[in-house]
Amino acid sequence: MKKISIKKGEFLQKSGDLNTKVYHVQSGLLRSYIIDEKGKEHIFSFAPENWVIAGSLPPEVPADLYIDAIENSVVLVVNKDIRLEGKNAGALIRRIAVLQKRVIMLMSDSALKRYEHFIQTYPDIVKRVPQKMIASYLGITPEALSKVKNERNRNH
Amino acid sequence: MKKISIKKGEFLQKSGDLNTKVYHVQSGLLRSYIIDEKGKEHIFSFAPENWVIAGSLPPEVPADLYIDAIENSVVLVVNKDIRLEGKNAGALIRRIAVLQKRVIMLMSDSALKRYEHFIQTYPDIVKRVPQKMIASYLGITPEALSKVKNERNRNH
DNA sequence: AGTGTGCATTAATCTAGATTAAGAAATCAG
DNA sequence: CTGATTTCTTAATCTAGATTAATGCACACT
Repeated sequence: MKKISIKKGEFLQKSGDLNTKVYHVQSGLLRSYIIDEKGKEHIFSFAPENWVIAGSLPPEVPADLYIDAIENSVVLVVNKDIRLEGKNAGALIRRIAVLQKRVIMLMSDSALKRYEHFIQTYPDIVKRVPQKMIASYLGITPEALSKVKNERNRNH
Repeated sequence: MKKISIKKGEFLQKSGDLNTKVYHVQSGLLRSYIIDEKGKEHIFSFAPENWVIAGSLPPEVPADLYIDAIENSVVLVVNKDIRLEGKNAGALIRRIAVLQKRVIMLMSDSALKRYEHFIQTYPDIVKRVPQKMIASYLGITPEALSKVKNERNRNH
């Protein structure tokens, strides 16, 4: 398994790439995101230490995500087939649970509730990432996030 | 593996249930959904023939979804652990891909685009399900869906 | 046949969050 | 250290979609 060092701002994968890999983050912080037709970024996931981040599973399909480094990072390139084995299936199921909750939140919760959920689920990421990326992950603009935070402080 | 017949409107599972199962639909049509604190339904997934539908994976966690029948249906109760084996891992990965696309669509696409995507991805479901359920799946109100369809017809 | 009850549509109004713009604060490059 | 480029915030305006409400339909039922 190859170990890769990647500097802040560098890409691990771009949308359209074939033969994508799965990466296990050893240190640092990565993100995956799409760029829509208006050129706007939408962050799909953050991956700090000990998380896994992947382009498109299955790997024979072109990636629809960009992956780049928010901090200087070291990642392990995981052999793709490991995903399918024993304890890794557990990780897949956890991933599905997280995605399911995210879909439900996007359908039914306000920006404020999504933000509350985010900061209490990923408190460390909140501190390490610029606001505009949090907004992007929540599916709102940075301006809207500013408003939300204000409102939140008012009702301390 | 038990086979169960379930009539239109009956429940297979309710939010809060423990020890949830995975169901393989043999005939008919099911849906899974949440009810938010305002009492509003949000459909998480439809499951026609040959699809699988599940409450919370993992099964030891209380279900957060309701599952009921939109048509009279017959389902197979799947032994939970089958999920983790061989070819079923492929199904998990496909499920993740679908969820990923859904998250991205909810974050970046308009109601119109989500509707277009839905009717061309699930053309048979469109015909079998009331409009309000399609709206609920798309994350909009039935009124908004009516508008969208109108607009769509105008630009035939 | 009549009479509910739920579904779909239209229209009027309202609102969360988008967009645009501009200034202040932070970060970066040389 | 310093100017330049990003980031964050505030404020004004705009808009997609929510809410509310009314109407017409298609069914079930007794």
